[in-house]
Amino acid sequence: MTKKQIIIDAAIELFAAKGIEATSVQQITEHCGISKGAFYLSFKSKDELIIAIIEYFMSNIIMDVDHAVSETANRTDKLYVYFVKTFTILSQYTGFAEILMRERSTTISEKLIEKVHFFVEMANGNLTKLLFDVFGNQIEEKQYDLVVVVNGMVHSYAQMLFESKQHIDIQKLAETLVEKTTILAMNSELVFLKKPISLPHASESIPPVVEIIQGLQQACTYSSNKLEKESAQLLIEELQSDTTRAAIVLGLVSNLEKNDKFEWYCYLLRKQFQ
Amino acid sequence: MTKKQIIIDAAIELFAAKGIEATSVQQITEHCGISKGAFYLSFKSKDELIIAIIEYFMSNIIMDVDHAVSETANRTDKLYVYFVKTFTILSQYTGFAEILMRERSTTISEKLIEKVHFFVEMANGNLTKLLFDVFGNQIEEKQYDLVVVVNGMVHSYAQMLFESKQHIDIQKLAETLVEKTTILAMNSELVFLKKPISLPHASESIPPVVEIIQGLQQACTYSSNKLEKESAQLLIEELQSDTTRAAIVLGLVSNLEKNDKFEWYCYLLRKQFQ
DNA sequence: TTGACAGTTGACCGATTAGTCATTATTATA
DNA sequence: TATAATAATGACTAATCGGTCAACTGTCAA
Repeated sequence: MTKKQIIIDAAIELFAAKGIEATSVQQITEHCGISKGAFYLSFKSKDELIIAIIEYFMSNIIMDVDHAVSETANRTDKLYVYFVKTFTILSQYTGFAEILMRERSTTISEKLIEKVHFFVEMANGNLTKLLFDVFGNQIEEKQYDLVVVVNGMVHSYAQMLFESKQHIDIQKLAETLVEKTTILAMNSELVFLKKPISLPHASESIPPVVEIIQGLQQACTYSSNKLEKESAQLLIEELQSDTTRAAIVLGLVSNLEKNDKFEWYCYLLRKQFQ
Repeated sequence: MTKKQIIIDAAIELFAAKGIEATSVQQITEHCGISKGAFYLSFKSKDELIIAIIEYFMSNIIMDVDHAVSETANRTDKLYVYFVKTFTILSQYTGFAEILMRERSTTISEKLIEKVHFFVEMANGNLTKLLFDVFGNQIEEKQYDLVVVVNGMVHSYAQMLFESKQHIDIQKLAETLVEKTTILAMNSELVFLKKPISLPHASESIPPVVEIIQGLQQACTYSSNKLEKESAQLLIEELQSDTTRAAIVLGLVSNLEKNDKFEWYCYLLRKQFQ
């Protein structure tokens, strides 16, 4: 386990227990038995740590849920899997989930807000696709409202789940949410949202290839595998080229996606080029 | 306007803009043109200010919505009025609403968490009553799930409303929410929650008459009206008596409820004795 | 054994925090 | 007008914050 990971784990525990603002770097370092100086060897600032945590979890959650849904062949089961997986991950990462629930971009930097908005839009996009898969084009007009309502239900039950620490039956919860979603998708006719909710600054932070390249470069420094290093280098060159060839990108991606460090960027590239 | 009120107004603005933790007492006092010392003449601590703000708003919101719903004669209109009023107040008090949305009891004291839970349970109780009024006993089994889902939808749309600062058509939003709620109330059959969600510590903080008495006493110091002072004194005595007579309580309440300072306690007493 | 070096440390810095209190300004009373 | 009472001030304290950096430690090759 890298030092970064040790710090992240300690920070999540403390952030969840006391809030982000109220947790000091000092407390984090004490909690994982390193010195203050050592912290700043791994992270340039406290903000950078926070961003790293958000990125780490949001990307994992989005990928896990999406993979689970994609692997489900039966259309009608997809929605059920979506809810089960979502709540499973949320209860697995209780600490971080609590942070997410209550600290949706309080004080922290502008950069973080953009990051969160990007992930939220990505998650909403996946949910929209899922709803179309399950219910077909009949939900065309109500798609934006449906997304908001589904998010609302998930949020509401999740918050309940965390505030009263009781153990819950995720399968059963998922069943009832599938029923509610289906009822709404089939029967509701009034439309409030006629277009997607435009979050401020979100459009500018759409996955600029630049960011993916930077991410790949950084991930490269962690890898010792020669094939991976070469693939990553070629991938970066291909992306920078004016005539990026999808086949080559996807081929190189399949060389890299087994490594955790590259996983998120591979996921983004597959979304874009497949 | 009392000095307390001036401070509260300034604090709300700053809390909403920068978050509670990140707003200093200094900034609050500068924002309303008083000295730091003067602040501590009105509030014993920053925590006390925060609690006062929460109490001020939560009680106002609960009372406003409840009154509006009660005044609506037609049953089928009640739900519509509930949503319209809720979003109207939330957009009216945007600042505080934003605080509520994102800072559900982060760092702040244990006492505050209990306070919030009490208000949440009160609001949930009112919503439950409303749903029974509108849909009758057919929702008996699904009442707890319905409350959670309705709260989720409100939360979700409200957050959207605040993050993208666009102006919204509250009437139309209310209509679609009425439709969705009705569809769910009529058609859903699966039940997840078989009993109310028990929030930790919430049961102990049920409106102990003691707290009402304390509140009345404090409110008394602000009133100069003689009838009010006498009524309040008699009310306190009646509440402390072993054989509290409902008729007397309600009579005295009607002497007091026009005064803002007493309003909330009168509301609580009416709920209890009517 | 020496010396170069990466990794680690914790005392320290300037800024900021919540909260205090001797002092001053204002008002009411006589 | 003089005196008492109350309200308001802002310099001050002790603590804590994020962040820095000269000094220290342990590990190797020579």
